[in-house]
Amino acid sequence: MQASIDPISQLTERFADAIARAFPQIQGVVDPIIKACNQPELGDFQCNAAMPLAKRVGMNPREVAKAIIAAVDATGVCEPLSEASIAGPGFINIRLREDSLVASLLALDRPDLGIPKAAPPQTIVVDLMGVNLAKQMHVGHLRSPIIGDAIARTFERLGHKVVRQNHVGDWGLPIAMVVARLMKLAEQGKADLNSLTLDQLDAAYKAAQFECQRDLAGLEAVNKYGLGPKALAECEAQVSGATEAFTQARQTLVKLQTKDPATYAVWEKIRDVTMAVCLGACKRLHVNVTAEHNAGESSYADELAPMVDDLVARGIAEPDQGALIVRLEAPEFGSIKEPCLIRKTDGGYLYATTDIAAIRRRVQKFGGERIIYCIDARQNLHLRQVFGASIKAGYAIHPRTRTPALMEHAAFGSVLGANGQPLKTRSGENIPLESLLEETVQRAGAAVKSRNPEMSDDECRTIAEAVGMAALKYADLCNDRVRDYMFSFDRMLAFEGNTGPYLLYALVRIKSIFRKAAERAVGERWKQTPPRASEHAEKQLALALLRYPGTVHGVAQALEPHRLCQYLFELAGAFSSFFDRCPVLPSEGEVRDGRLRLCDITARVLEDGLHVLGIPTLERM
RNA sequence: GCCCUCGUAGCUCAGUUGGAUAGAGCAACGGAUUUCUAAUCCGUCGGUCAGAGGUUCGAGUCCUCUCGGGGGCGCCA
Repeated sequence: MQASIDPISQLTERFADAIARAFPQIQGVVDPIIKACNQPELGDFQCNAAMPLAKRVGMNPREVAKAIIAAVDATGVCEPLSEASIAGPGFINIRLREDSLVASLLALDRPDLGIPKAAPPQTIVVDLMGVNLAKQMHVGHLRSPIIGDAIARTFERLGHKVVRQNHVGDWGLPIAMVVARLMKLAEQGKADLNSLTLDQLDAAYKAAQFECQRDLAGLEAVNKYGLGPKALAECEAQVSGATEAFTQARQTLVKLQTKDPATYAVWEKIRDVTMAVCLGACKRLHVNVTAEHNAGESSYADELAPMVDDLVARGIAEPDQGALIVRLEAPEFGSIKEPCLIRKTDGGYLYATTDIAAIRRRVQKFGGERIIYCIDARQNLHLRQVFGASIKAGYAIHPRTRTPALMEHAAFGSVLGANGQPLKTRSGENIPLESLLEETVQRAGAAVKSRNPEMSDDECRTIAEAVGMAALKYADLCNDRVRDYMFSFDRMLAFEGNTGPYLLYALVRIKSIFRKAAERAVGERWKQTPPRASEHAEKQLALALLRYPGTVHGVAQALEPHRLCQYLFELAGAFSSFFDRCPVLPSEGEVRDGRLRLCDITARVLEDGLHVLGIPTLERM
């Protein structure tokens, strides 16, 4: 029944049968290689199987194509094939029958839009955010949740069980340094722990980093080059001060680990302030990440020591120069030369240790069959090490399937400014997320207002918010995620072109048709009328609609949301051409109703697709 | 030094896993609106797919090398 929706699978079935009949000597099923025709004048689809087949059977490819055509049962699917259908070295051009196209559209026109629930559903864990406590959010935090949430939504749409994970950097010495500093400031009356803002925390974080930074290199230089007693004294004072702050931070870390009430309370405040900002940003971005997805490093802290003991006991980890490492040279662990370091000489654990514990939890406890890391491309080596170590440790072996979970790094590049350098303010600072979102919405508001001068401020604000977020997210999602992408307000909010607003606009125009239809009392007979696919623009729109299920599956397989963006842009383009060429409401009878039906399916696919991407939609703009 | 990644039109990017004459958007130019939102549509212009070999009926796509950009490489996270 699924085959009846998608012309490609329908044709694949018919042509595979034909090949089997025409060439019984060939073992197994031959893929007929059915593709959409890149030139609509030639046909709707093409079969490219004749060329590779010719080699296997030792025949001229055009003769092979002839034999396929003779054997294919085209009944009810495509127009009759003849020698004229064969082109070039052996391409077979296929033109769909109109009634078959309409039948496919009717099959697509269900609540699930041709995407039934996966059976059986998989459990898929998506790591889609990793903010750090006491650090202001900036542009660099944008891509992971936007892309990760789109991937997570894709799997949910396909009926899989998705577990989102926000791997918060909320533990370790850096955090202890902030806690120590804040406690000291509070003691001196220079900070009120009950009214902390993230800006204050960010400042404290930077100050603490600076304070604990021992200038040992400077001291060495002073001694080596004999720069004099004054320089020596300054350097020694700096180092001794830093050492004191450092020591204090270490003591604070110990207190944190033992959950000393006063220390832990300060840590909780820092966590609450940071998370409130983080989750607020997610909400505004229409990213489905809430407190329940929080899986901070602190939540693994107690698991690390026993886990490492286990690894040592089983010989997975081995000592090396005082530290503890896991070797990964074997092909089954990734053929990685650099070993994975899991315990420092001083006994401390590293982020790889926590990440291995995370995989163990995600596979063993959550039952994850597929673990997806939507993280910066720079973390590639680290993740490959962690994946390899988890496999070696057995932690990645799924308890039910007894095979390793599929662990993937959905890497993404940096956000660049117009100069091709990572996006920064003029003074070289990271751009705060808040101001980025504000400017986007403000610019969107100006665009909305200029088009609709009489619109109320209230409605304008609501629309600007949605248009802004759509523009921002679409701009990020529409490019191949692994590449760096160039950020530009002007381009993402452009009045024309491949943008979020363009897609929203296409949808709004369809909504408007139905509003007008209601005003003109058109009635609902169109719901029982088959969609039209006669005129060129109608047919192209119909063909575009039928590609939807395959596109969503492709996104899930490759973890590439930009395929859905590309598709939706083409769908919106097909609709815009249709809108231009085929008047809906001014038409009458079956034509009007068939076009209304086509509009309805288009609106639902557009809306569904945008929802899968996590982009908000509008009724008017 | 080793590893990862990218290189396609003036600019920003696609290219459905090897198929026909490589496509969009922007920019430039020319058209289209008494009709459902012109944030639109139609057309023109624009290419040594970084370069060189190789694999084969066929390469932007696969393999090798070179050049160039970005990133990473055990005691930070």
